[in-house]
Amino acid sequence: MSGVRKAEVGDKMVRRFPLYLRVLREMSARGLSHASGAVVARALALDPIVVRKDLARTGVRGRPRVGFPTGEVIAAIEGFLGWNACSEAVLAGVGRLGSALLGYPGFSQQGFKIVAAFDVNPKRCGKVAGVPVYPVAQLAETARRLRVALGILTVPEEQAQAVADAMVAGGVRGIWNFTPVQLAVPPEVRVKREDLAAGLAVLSRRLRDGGAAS
Amino acid sequence: MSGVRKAEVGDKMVRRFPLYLRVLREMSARGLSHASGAVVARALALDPIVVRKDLARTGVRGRPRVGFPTGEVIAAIEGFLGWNACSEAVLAGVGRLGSALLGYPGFSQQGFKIVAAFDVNPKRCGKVAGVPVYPVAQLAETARRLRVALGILTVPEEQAQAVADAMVAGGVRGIWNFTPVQLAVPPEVRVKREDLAAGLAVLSRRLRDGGAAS
DNA sequence: TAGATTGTTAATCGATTAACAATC
DNA sequence: TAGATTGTTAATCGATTAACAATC
Repeated sequence: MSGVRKAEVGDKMVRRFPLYLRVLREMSARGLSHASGAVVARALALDPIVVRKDLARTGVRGRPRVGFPTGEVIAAIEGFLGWNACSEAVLAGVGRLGSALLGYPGFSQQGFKIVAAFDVNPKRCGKVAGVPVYPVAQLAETARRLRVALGILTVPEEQAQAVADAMVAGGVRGIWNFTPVQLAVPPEVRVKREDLAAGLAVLSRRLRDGGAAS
Repeated sequence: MSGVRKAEVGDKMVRRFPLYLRVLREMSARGLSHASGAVVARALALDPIVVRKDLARTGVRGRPRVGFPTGEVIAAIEGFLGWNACSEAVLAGVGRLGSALLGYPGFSQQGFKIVAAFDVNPKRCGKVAGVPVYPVAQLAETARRLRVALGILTVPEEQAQAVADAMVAGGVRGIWNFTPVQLAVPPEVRVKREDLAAGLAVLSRRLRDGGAAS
């Protein structure tokens, strides 16, 4: 429960946290109260030393021969990421990718609930995957009213900046950007670009000239 | 045209290549024959030093006061990634995410063409976004016949390993894995996991405790 | 020429890997 | 006890950042 010390944790490690969360939750559901770094590492095909260090950095104390208490580590990681309490999110752009994300049930395990979606096309308004879809013109006002923390941006790239502006006007504190556009936002708004082309590039290179799998 | 020297290029840099490609193609389309590192860096909100070094690592020679020849850098990066020649890909799992990827027009600029898709559900068979959809039982044979290089895995996690096995049996050399499952495949098959939870974790952390945007 | 930009070498930083004593 | 596993410190590695001469 101790809590992760902040400044010391790099993005690389943060990206591994959801992996640990997944494995530890599953082990916990199977009734295992403790997990050793080696076991978690094997489940994820990671280096055991990395896992042990990451789990230690969590602030939770492990016991030799026994491992780390699953429940405590889960709580520590969830607390660090803010995935223990649920925040509200909106999604803009109910195209194929947007619909896919709307239908993704995993967000609830990741601290977010999409409470409203928006689209320019009035034909798409109504409900998708149980989430109400409104005209994009109502985004800013609705986001503000619902005190939304996160905006998910899945619009075509031509609309990206304008819709991001609306999200900012709506008081959103972070934008998960699935477009390839470099958004201009005030410095206090966090933007994370999700770049599928980058992943494909890494795989393409490995297909071309060999190298280690992953 | 020289070509990127292989061993020296890390994944971090490879992930930036598609960004450069995007900007340089756009500049090239606007008729600009040369691009300086500084200009590219500004367009992508990257450090100019990083960009200059990356472009240099491309093997293409830049000229002071002028910059790098756009066409040559584009060709060098495309060649390095294998995005100059088009390879065939199959997709398995025509759910929301799978449909989204099927409808994504950008793959052609990234060296891949999805030639067939597969699903367990016969109701989904037919055509989606112009791509024929077959029963998943036909995956291995079809992939082999079409000499497919890449498999895109967007099935529910329970089916992930079985479908990956079919892809391997079909002679696929790489799998772009959108499930959270750690796949077991022969060592010569490359797997790249696309981990949306990781990106969300990074953003969540920044929402919680501030830090630099990105 | 003057000044912007590259190419290259060195310094810094952070993450990974290794080694080993401490401990249950 | 014996042996697996953690915690910690040091070594290695790679990427980023800085500095500056070379060049168009």
